[in-house]
Amino acid sequence: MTETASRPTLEAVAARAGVSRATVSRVVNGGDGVREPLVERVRRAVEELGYVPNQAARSLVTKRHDAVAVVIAEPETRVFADPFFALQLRGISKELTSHDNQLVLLLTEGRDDHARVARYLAGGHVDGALVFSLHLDDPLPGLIQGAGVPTVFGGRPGWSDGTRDVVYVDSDNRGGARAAVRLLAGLGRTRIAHITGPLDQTSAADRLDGYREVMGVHDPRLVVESDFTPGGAERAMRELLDRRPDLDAVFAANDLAASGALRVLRERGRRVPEDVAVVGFDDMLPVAEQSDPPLTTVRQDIEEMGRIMARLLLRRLDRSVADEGPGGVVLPTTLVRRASA
Amino acid sequence: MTETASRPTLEAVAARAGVSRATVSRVVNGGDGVREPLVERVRRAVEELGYVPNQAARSLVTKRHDAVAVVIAEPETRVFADPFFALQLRGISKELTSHDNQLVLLLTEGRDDHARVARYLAGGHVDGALVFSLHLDDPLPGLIQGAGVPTVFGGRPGWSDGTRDVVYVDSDNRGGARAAVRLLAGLGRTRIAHITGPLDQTSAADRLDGYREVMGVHDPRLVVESDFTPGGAERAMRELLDRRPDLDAVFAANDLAASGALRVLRERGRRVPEDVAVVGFDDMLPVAEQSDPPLTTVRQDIEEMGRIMARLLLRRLDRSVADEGPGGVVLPTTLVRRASA
DNA sequence: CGCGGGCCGGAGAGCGCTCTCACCCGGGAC
DNA sequence: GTCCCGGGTGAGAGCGCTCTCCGGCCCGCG
Repeated sequence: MTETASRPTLEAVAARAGVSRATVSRVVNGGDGVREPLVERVRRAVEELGYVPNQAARSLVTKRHDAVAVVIAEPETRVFADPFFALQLRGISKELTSHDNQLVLLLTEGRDDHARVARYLAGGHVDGALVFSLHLDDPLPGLIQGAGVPTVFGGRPGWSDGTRDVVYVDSDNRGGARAAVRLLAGLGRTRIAHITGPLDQTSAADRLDGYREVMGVHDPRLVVESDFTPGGAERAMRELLDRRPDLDAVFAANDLAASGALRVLRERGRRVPEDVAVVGFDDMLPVAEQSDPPLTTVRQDIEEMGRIMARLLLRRLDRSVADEGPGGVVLPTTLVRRASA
Repeated sequence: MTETASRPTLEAVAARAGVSRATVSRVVNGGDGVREPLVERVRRAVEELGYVPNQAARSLVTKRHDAVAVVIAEPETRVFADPFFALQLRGISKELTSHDNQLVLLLTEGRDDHARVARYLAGGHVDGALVFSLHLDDPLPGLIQGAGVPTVFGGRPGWSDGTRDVVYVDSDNRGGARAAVRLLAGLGRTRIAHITGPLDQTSAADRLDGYREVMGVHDPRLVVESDFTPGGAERAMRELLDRRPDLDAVFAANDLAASGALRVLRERGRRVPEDVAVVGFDDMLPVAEQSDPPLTTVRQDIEEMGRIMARLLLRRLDRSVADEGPGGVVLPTTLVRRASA
């Protein structure tokens, strides 16, 4: 018996179970329409031989890959400084895994990679794509749409021509910002400053919008554009204090920025929250809980966001027809009260 | 001309170029042994039709997938709190991309997933695997070895039965720790404490070993086991101060822990570095640079580590025979002087 | 008791590619 | 001029699987 070391094929299982390839295939793929005793016999043969279907052969005929690409455009190193993508990935991974799909990770580093990614997606190696592209001017989403692969975006894509037939999942950035500013206003604060994120990202722009909606007409000196980093926020905070030394609250566009603001406030001798109340955004635990004082912030469930993106995509892939069409899913945020406001 | 929407095949290209499938195949795969004019004609046909090879069909015959799995065992949420894996992934991704390999990400969540991962790898869907498993008792590495897939480990696997035929890439944790402690000793500090990481991880254990090698015989009260988190380090630091109020230096097993220690030292009125000098490990920039005072620390190039892992694996996959056998690659660390020591 | 229908299982044709092998043709040696 | 050699090219056989038919068997009904 010259068993080769190579993996057993359907044929081998069929021979061992004394049935045809077709029957084994049926059993392996759910076993519908095969009588119980045969199912049992095939199952045992599969077990004994340690048979694992050859995905390549299967894909060749089904044109399905049970694989989804996750594209993370990473123009700046920053995106990796916070665990944002890690959490999304986790959510995505869980959802894909539970539906027996593989996750193919595509990290892009500047324009050169765009063509590569587009070609890969157009090449039909995966059934769909989950795309993170945070910047207004990013050509990647367009390229990907062109590739004709079912796609779900993470975060609202910032296209000037409106959200064309696009499916996306986003946090309720605007609503969260409104809640944050309302809290501060409710505490009697009237000179509420805002340290924004990079405004070419829709999340930052939406948070600013939320701030403005609650503030109504306000001193433009209360708003400084920053970049989601502690360092940037420190500079922004200093500028705010110079412009309006009487400010009594700060809404920072994310927790990292809030931590930078906190540092400057401490350095300038302002007490938090007595003199200046501070609210962040994200509820990034290591930052928000460990900061001094612990941060009041707007929580968004990032892992859940990833999970929902994956679920949405899988659903689109499943039903061959009758898509419920484009549209966005906006996930609610919740305000978490701690000591800073 | 009823062009279907489906993607063009080799056959179609061959027809258009007026050659056989075999010739097109040759051209697509490098074009050796095909005369120039024909190469040109085929190239043009490929271009015009937008032909992209079907990877499934190719894999079916070559038994190669040009895909590598990255397995990240994630028993704790902690691993995602720091950008460690993100950086490794980036390095890996760059290296794989430049060799036209895909990255299949497998995140595991507890024991249940182990079998799934093992089955996937054994299923021959990928050519090799890059595995991160940090814990001493983790059965995953064993399972993966059993799957018979070429594998490179990230970090020295902690097996009691010695490092059997295993290829791994690791930082010089022990050497880095030695350098850190020597620096402190060189500053005249004699009561140098150590806040360890979780000692079931080889990196933490190796750092402790390095500390011990330089310290020689020392007060065991100077060492407290912790968990790589700021919170854990705060508790550890308090305990150290209670045990040995006269300590004059702290070597923390990573930067996150150092930042926790710093906070407690400040709270207890110790000046850094005057009263207590502090050294961290990792040189995780947002933490190390932003901390107050900026952290003196041991740098390890995590992205490079990922790149080297990938390179090692690809090299093993390439040469069919004549592996240079098992063994570890240990990457050097460098001491970065800032203000805290 | 005979016939029709339904269900189960098998045969076989590909999916798109690679790779071996055989063939063809031109050029050099005899 | 014939033979041989070798580089280029084409023909064709699969790789391992799915899926459509099709045939056979059994059951129910007339």
